[in-house]
Amino acid sequence: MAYDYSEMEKKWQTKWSDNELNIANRDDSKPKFMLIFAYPGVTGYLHVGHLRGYTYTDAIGRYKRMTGYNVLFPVGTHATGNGAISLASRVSNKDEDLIDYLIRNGCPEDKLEQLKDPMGVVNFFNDVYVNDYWKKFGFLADWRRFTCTLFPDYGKFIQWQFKKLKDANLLFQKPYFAPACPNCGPVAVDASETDISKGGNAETQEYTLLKFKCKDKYLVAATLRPETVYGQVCFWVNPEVEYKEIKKGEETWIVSSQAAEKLKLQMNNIEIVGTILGHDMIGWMCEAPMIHRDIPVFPAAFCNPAVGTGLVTSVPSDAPDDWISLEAVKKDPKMISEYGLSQELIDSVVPISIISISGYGDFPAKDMIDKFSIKEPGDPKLVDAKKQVYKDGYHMGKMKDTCGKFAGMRVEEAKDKMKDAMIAAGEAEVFHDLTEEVVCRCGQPVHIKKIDDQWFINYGDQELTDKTSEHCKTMDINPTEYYENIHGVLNWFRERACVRQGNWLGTKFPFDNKWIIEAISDSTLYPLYYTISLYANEGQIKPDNMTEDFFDYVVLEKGQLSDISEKTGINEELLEKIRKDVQYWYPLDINLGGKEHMTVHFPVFLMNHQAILPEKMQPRGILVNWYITGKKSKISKSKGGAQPIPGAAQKFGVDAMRLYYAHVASMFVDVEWDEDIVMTYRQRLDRIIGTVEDLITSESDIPKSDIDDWLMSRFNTHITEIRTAMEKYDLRATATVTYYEMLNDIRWYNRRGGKNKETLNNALRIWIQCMMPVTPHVAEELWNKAGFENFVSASQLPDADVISSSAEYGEELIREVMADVAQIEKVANVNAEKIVLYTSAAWKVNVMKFALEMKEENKLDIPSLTKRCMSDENMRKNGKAVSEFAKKIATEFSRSSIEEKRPIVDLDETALLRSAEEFLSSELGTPVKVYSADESDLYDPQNKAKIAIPGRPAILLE
RNA sequence: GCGAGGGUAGCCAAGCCUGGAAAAGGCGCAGGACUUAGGAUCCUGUUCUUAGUGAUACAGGGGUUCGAAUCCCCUCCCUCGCACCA
Repeated sequence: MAYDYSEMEKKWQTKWSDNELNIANRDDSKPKFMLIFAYPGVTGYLHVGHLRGYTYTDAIGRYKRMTGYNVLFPVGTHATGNGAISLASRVSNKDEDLIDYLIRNGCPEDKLEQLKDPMGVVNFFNDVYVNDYWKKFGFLADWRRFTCTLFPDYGKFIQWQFKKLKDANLLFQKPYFAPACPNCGPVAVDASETDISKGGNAETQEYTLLKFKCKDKYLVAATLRPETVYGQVCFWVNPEVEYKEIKKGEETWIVSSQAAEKLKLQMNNIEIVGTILGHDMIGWMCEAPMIHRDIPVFPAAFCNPAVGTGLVTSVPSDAPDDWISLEAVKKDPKMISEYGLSQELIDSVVPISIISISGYGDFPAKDMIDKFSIKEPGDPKLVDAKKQVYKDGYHMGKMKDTCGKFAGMRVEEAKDKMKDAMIAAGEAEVFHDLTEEVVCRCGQPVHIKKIDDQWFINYGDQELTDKTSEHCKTMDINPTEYYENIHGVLNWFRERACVRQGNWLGTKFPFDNKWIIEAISDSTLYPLYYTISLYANEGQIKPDNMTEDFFDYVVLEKGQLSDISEKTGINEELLEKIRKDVQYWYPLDINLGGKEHMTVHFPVFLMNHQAILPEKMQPRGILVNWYITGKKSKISKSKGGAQPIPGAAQKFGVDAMRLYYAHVASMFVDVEWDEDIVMTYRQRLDRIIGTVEDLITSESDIPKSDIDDWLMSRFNTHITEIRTAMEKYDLRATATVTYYEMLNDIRWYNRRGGKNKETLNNALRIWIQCMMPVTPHVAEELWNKAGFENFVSASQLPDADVISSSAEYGEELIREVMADVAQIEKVANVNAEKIVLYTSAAWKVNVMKFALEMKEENKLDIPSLTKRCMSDENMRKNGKAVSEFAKKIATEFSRSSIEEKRPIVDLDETALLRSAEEFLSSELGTPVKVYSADESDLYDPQNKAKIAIPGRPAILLE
């Protein structure tokens, strides 16, 4: 049967909302539970993968409601940055790809006009996220509290946060190197090319400037690999290029003219004083830094004056360009004829092996030249060859014995050490450059400019790190691997630039308006703001009211009420209300986020809380969820590889998707998105709905019997299982119990002829409640159909009632008997016309009883049990059989728990199986007769009765 | 390389922290039932062997233990992160 899920969803979402189930208000009579998912960046349409974590959050929130908590689940969005600006500008420019993407995801054409404005973009997607995703997925979030990082009131909160950071001495300034246009100032270099017209993929690289003394001047080379200086054998100059001589303090440097311009931006007192042709420098000898050897200057055409300084030190062992150029130079007759160099000098230049990399020989550069079959300088394949050698060298390389005191170090470590050593010795300086040409929108070239007064947050602060680390030990952080690992992450975290300039949306830095707080720094303390945003959204407080005093009072409880009221213009009553709200809801119980947050968001979230808020407001839990990945890793939001979320919801039904997320795998593994799998969850829901509907409409009602006890016991066991699983937020285990085990139990109950109205009603009630967190719409629909009161979403899950292990065990036994019969029929290939079951002789039960008693006293072993049995006169008659059996039981019982074995002993197997004779006969399609082995006149032609043991009736097929 | 996670049946995936029964559940596959307005449903089976038994598995190797998928060591393979990007 096909159900109209989307109608069901709409119906209940409306009713929940009409009845304000999602609203969370302070209620001092109830314990609170506050949870969020890390809000998403407003960067376009989301995909089905994102809903995984969001769904967990809602499901956990719903479970918490059902177990007595007053739950606050607020949502918001993060729009700081230039994403919206860029999207708007692309819409304005009628970027076809983008417009196509928008339309395909359901953007109405008449909205495109709105999207030409950045804030229009933000508002548009805020609306999409809330209304098309979260509400449609049935989330019970308190929408009144929705906030976005670009809302003015949010900005006031962030400014307050930064004031507190400053008070805590965690803000400081130091120089920083940023891309800038000479006309427009700092610009954002990113792939969307918002500020720039060319070079969006450029990255900032740190070069080390190496100074080669040459009489009274310095040749200055820029290198990315200062660790290779021990391999320097010559120096490259492009003979065709005209270089500049610049005055840098007392020194005279030679660099390309482009480099001279860039250096002016990054260093003080740079002045161009002259020019010199590359050709004229060939044959010079210069002193290489660190190794202090004189090396010759050779010509090389690959020296690009636009890259670095246009001068290059040559390390042929590890630089493919150098290797191939050196080979070329050695064969070039012009070296002697034109430059007048001696053959001896040329021959003396040989590569020095300096770095060992596993998988490479002495000269990694040579290996790559061969691998890429590069024959001459200028081969375009050199770019890749270089990349490969650099990467492998950096990550896997070790310095060889030729590298002086750096021998044996990993390259990663040696790199900084050697750079620092040369800087300290005055032989090197740092220089920043972009990896490719970047041009500003205004047409000017963009270069790296030194910013002297960049602000940082000092996450490296040891005291803060230690405090945070210590607090983490008390937190509920899942998975446990992350709980253990977070200390390392916190330690690794250093200072971080927290403001930027240029074309960015965000909150102004409170201490200097020219700065805008950057995107990570303004989203660390924000969960706290959800306790306040309500009042701003409702207009009860205005951004102007939200001063430092205001937040100090409501959050930190600083100041006198009357005084603060006067200063902020907020009446005392409201101030108190807000303060109490904040104190009631905070701390945050769960912050749930994708695994990408483990190294950035979560640490700063924790550290900001620690830096600003008192101990009682520190977060209590972090939950990390892994991803839904694309089949060929292509469900990224920008590529449009995935189906839009509303389409998927329509196709599968929201609850089927929620169940899929909850059950397909643990939270802590990546899952490949597979529509067929989602469909199987839809079918499972169909089946459950069908089953429940049948039960509801069924007219029959027969008196209770053992099977009713069994069903109630099972369901109470399941309640316990679910409560235990949810302690760890294990939705998967919860879903297995609810959607598989409980359904199976209902089926078995039916099969066993159970039809008692009251039992079924009780069971249904529990079952539907268990469904509520994961599949709320279906649960609500069934709850309603079953005639239960109010909403299941507002109901309370009962505590587990009576659990009868003997009732549960009895049914297990019946199932085992059926399985055994089937097994024998199959193996023996017989079609029985008559089945006889023999239950164990009573003395065997007694042996087990003894064993159990002895186990309880912790005295169980083979000799004692045997002795104990032999002290019983009746048993002694059976001497040999008893001792053998006792031996077996002693071993078996010592390996299992008392709880496991007790039902075997307690159960009256004969009575149970007799009562099931009719059932077994009909199920097996063969008449079944039950005897006890102790009966005197039993039918036992094959002498089977004696092999029966408790828990394992003997079986005869005829 | 450093850091983290992982390698369980045809596939996905529990179990591993807290060692104690071929190993949940799902998918797929096979047989049967019921039906063919369905991406159906129900039952049974799905390592080998076998009157319900027994044997053997948890990347590979070694160790601890009465007993290991689970704890320890080594090796191989896979995935992710390595920063200013949210």
